[in-house]
Amino acid sequence: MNLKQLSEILGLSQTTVSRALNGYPEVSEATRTRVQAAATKHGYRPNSRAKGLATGRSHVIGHVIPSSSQHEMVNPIFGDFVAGAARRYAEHGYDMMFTSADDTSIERAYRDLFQRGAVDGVVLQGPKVNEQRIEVLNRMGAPFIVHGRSTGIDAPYDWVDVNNKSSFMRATQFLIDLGHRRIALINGLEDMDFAQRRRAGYLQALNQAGLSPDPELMRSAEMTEVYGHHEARDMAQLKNPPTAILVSSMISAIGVRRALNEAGLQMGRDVSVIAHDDDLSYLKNGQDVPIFTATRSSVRLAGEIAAEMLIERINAPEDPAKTRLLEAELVVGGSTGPAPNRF
Amino acid sequence: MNLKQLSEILGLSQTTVSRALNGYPEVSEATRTRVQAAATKHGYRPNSRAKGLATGRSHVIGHVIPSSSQHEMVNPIFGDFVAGAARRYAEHGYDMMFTSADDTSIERAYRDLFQRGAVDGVVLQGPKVNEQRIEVLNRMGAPFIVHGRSTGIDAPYDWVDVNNKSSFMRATQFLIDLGHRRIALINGLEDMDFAQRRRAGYLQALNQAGLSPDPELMRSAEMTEVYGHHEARDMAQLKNPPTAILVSSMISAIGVRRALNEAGLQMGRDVSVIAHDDDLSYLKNGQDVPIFTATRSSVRLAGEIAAEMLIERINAPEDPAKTRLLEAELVVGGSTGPAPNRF
DNA sequence: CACTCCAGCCAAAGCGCTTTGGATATTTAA
DNA sequence: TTAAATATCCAAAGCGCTTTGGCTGGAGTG
Repeated sequence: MNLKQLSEILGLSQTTVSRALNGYPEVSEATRTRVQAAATKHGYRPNSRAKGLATGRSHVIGHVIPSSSQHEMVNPIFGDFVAGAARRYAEHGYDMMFTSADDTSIERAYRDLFQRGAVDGVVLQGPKVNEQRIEVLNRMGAPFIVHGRSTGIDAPYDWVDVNNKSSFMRATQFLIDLGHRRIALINGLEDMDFAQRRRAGYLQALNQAGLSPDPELMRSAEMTEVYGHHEARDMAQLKNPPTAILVSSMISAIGVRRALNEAGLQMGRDVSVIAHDDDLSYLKNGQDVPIFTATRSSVRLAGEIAAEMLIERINAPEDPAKTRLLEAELVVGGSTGPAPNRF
Repeated sequence: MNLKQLSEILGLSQTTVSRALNGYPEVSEATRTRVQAAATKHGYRPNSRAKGLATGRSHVIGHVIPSSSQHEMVNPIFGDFVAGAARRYAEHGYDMMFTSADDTSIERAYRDLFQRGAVDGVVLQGPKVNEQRIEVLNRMGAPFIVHGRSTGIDAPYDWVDVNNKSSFMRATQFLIDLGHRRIALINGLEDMDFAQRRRAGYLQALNQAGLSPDPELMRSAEMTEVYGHHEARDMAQLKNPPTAILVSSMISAIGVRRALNEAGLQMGRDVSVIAHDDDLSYLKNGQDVPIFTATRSSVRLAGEIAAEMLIERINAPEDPAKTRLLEAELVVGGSTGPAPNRF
């Protein structure tokens, strides 16, 4: 069923039917209701491609997922972020498109999406320090929003981010207040912007407390469970092991817990652990009592906010850049306690 | 840059340029290379909406993600499945579209996608027993593939699935061989087809060994970490607790492990655990030595296969239904051991 | 009563592509 | 040498929608 057929059934022109359906005023209420009734009766849905061609807008938002051929990891927050965003998109009548691109061709993938007219805007996830994709998109004048930020990019752009620095600073201070002096940081990949900021917060808190950072206590890699386990086990074997560990993800923190268990160490008593909790739906931080002391910030909410902001940007391309900084909540759970007395 | 502009630059008709670019024979090699050179030089990308309108195909595959308003859970396998699929889509020149729909309107969402001409095919994830969406899509004559199967739907349809029954039967037998008699099953939601099949395999193995199932040892719900923890803790407090537990997901198995640790029980010695491992990229089952004894099957691979099969279906709508049954591998790790001697 | 105005409708153009049905040289065949 | 076949290109139609620029008849105005 297309417009032409529907209009013939109704004995009206395509113009009138189109206008009736899209809420234009130059059509009488009587015919409007008649048209709407017929449309729902026959299950008429305007063809999105034709509509897009005519209006010049696709009503689609693009996401590019990187896929390096070798041992590519899918970010565990992906699902929840997307679920949050998708919901808002749906509310505003937008569809969501994914494109897979290997590391070397991500920029091209973004460019293609716009040049092909496939999307009205894109979401940029996982920004690195000095993220080139931001500059590419800025130069193209394409609407986009960054989930995160990028140190080193000065030009204005829209972003939503968690206050990584302050939350890790606060977490570190919390540990210092508990008497910890040897505090480790198991962080994400070094070139990721969020990892840099978390490290900065951590270092600043140490510094303010007059503690000097120990390179041996700072690790960084992709945040898998195995990684958390590996690093924690390694650090437990140091001659001067940490009494507290900050972990950049719940997944890795689970690996840390596993390593501590294996070493016969009790979390919260022998070693304190604070994790960053993205509040993933399948990985809630305990039921009533939080398992981990954590810096918590819902990534699903971030997805919702990103979607809203991007749609605003699409509707008002000339507005000044907007930013949104979410504060993570410090949730105190069972994984932290006073520093063990060594004497 | 559009076709018209490009053809004017080249001094050719749109027809010829289009044909040159799409590899039609009725154009000389000389002009073809000339056209291609100009196209890459000017970064020409055909507008996908216009192309879609003209050809009647969108070159887009749809996925619908359910989003109930209250405490919706995103399936943790989502990301890896999608990454696998996206890769194949990209290879074949397809884009991937997501639509969010709440539980009550999922059928309508699928119907809309096709009626709007937004997609050429869809992937149906997480089928339940007697899955109505399959019938809807079959009636529409729309190309689709199911990740999983649906007991109770007799009409033929394309699917890829893990052999859930045999893998859980085998895992149960493995535990029985180790001397376990009280074996629990912490399963997914009861109306999910995969959960039914796993239970069937489990029951059959018990039956063959002359063991009668204990309803108290069979649990089912959404497979979160907290759920695994809750059920394991609960069962550990039974007067006749299980000596082995089958868990339908690694995430929940992690919760089980946490509960056992809290109860002072050692996994693999006091209680054996076998988990189903989807081989998620951020949650590998250990580095060299598997942490859990597990039934393993890569969900990313399933995504790749699903994508291939769907594209085949789109290209050959009249072919008979194809199915693909993946066998899960039983990986023996440290979480299982002989049944503890109670005497 | 003549005139303007406006509500309500329509025909047709246009979005950017593919594809049909020629047209025109250039070869090939007879 | 001439007719037929072939290679190469083009104009124009069409995909399904929106939107511009009318047209028409009845209400409002003086």
